[in-house]
Amino acid sequence: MNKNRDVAAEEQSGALMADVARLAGVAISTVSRALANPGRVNEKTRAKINAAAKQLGYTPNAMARGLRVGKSNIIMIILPGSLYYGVSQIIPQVLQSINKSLIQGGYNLMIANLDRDEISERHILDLAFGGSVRGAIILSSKLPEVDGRSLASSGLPIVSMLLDMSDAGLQSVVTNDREAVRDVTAELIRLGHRRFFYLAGPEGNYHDVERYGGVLEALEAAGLSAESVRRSGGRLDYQHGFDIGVQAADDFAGLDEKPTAVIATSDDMAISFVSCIKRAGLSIPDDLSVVSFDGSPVCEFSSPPLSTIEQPVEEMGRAAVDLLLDALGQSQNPASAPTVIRSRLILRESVAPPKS
Amino acid sequence: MNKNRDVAAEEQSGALMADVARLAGVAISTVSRALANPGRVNEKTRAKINAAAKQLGYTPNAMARGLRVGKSNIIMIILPGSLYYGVSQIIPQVLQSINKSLIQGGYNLMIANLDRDEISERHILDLAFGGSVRGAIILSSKLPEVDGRSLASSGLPIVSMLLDMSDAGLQSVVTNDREAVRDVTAELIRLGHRRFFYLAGPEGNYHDVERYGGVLEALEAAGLSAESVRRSGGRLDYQHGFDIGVQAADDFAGLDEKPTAVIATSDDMAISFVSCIKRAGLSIPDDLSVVSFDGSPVCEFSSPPLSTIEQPVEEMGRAAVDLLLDALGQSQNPASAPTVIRSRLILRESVAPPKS
DNA sequence: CGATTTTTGGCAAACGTTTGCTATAAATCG
DNA sequence: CGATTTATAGCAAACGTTTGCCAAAAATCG
Repeated sequence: MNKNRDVAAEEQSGALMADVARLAGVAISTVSRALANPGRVNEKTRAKINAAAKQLGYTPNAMARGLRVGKSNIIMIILPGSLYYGVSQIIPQVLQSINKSLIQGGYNLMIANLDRDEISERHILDLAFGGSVRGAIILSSKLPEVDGRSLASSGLPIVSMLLDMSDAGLQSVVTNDREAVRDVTAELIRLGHRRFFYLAGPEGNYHDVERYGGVLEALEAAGLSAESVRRSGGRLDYQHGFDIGVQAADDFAGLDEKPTAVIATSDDMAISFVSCIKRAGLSIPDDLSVVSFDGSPVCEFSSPPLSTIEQPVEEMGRAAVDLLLDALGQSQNPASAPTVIRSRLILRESVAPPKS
Repeated sequence: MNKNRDVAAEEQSGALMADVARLAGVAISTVSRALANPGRVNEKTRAKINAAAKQLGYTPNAMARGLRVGKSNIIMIILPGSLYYGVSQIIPQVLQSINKSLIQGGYNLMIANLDRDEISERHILDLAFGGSVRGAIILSSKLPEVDGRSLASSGLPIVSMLLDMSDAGLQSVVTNDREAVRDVTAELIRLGHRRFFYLAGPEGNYHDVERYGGVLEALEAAGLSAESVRRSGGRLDYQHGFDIGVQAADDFAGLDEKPTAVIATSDDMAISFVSCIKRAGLSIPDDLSVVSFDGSPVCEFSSPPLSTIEQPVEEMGRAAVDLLLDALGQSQNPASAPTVIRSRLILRESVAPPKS
């Protein structure tokens, strides 16, 4: 009883491999091999060691292992500045999906946030160059570069998620932004809509280029001119989606020929736009159909329920981790074509044929 | 030029302290001291070393340092299962606030998600017992415990955020759930409301206990009986807020004496409840005032704009990190009274005096 | 200017685990 | 049963950094 008390106290204070070795009556290296390379140790010896390790609650010291092996067991995720937007659950979904997959692969997830300042860039470069992380998943088009150190040249395996960065040499997992928006625009055209209002993200931003490109493709395929669509926005980033939507409602009010359908490139824009438009006396979808992008859960409870393109975040997260773990196992991986996982259009009451 | 090319190539491949020492013409230990204990090294020598380190783009290996010093520079955040809810931005806000503060203190943030399974509990315990992390911020009432290892007995400094876990010996940073709900209930009473409908989180959950307690306190202070409030919910967790709200709308329909004010304990519940109630023909706030908890940004764009109690997440995150860093500098810190940071009521159009 | 005190650089060992290599034991072959 | 092959345990060194200690140089004191 007293003896158990002593052992229990020892358990709680971080037993070393040396302690396991002593208890099992073998060398430290044999313990290491029994745990990491069981085929190299006799079954009887292994049983002794496993019992001792369990009794002591032995937990390997990852820093020691990482130092000796020369490889960390940490992956960093490089996030794009603000982690929170209006209603979007994309970042939490990304984190949850990636974390879960990494743990299954034996890795840990560390947060590296890429603000627009040197401190955050340096933080990321320290992690990369100091050997603290083994790879990265990046959700930003910018690769940190400060004081002659650049992430691109660090040799760290990197996978881009949400943005196609194949041109920059990164393997990428994306959704079919262009195609999804093209298809929903085609659906609006099929319903009879001929004039569109596009709520834009930042000009030149990957997502905006793809999504607006989808609109233009659908117009062309239907024999409509690019003049059929009016743009609002283009200056603010997606994290200011509510503001973009409010400004868009203003812009809409000033249009002579009113569009009958709105294509918002994020749920936030659509939600605030709809709120303002309804206050101005218009009715959705009677006067104006609205569709948006992201697939935030709250769209179902909007007034009226909002049609939206839902991004396959969980699946993309899993695919990004798979790509990264593959890259960790190989020396050099030229970026192949991006892995594309399709978004899904959820049609709800915000979309209807135009009145006239 | 060619010489610069060689040095540049060497820069990109992770220079060691030994390389800096060689270039500066000093011992490795002198480099270590110059960088970490500058007062111990002559200024002239220090300048040579700093120049060499800069030229080589030297980045310290944190695993080596952690192993030698016996202390990691990583803090884990223990999150409560699902990272995403309906409209809540609490988790991303928590992560952003804590990450920023930790980096300023020289620490890195690692994600540890506490699902309801052994895998995630074991993951957390491995991090704690293996020396991989130096401390933890926890957003869950449950402390991991598997195979004779428990987080509570690991000796790891832990700070609880959002939940008061002082009784379990953890320093805690919380908001004034009870008081905030009491005050908003008092405001509804002041407006003339006498019958209330409370949309509850999981029975016995810390937040629900506090928030419902606040309602009861306000009723008592106004001389109203506890019968003045009807509860809906109590079985589902907050991450199922939309479902709770939908069910509550059903429950509401079955009430003989209709309450005139709804106190929802999360924005999600309020949003879905309002959506369903409006479909049933009722009008907000004409027939029913609604107030909720969390302060999600989208409440401003709801129909009508939703009154909500906004949690001070950023400030709580900073306070949690401060408490934790303090705890890291001291050996034993009995939990004092929790740090309480006040929430803020944002009154919008969803609240008005009752009709009769 | 010699004695004493302070500053400074470097050696060597530490941290906890892994792995190449060798010696010995065990298994297999002829 | 001796010769050969295979399996296994253990020694020792490695990983990159830090820090105690000591010797020598520099600074200060009387």
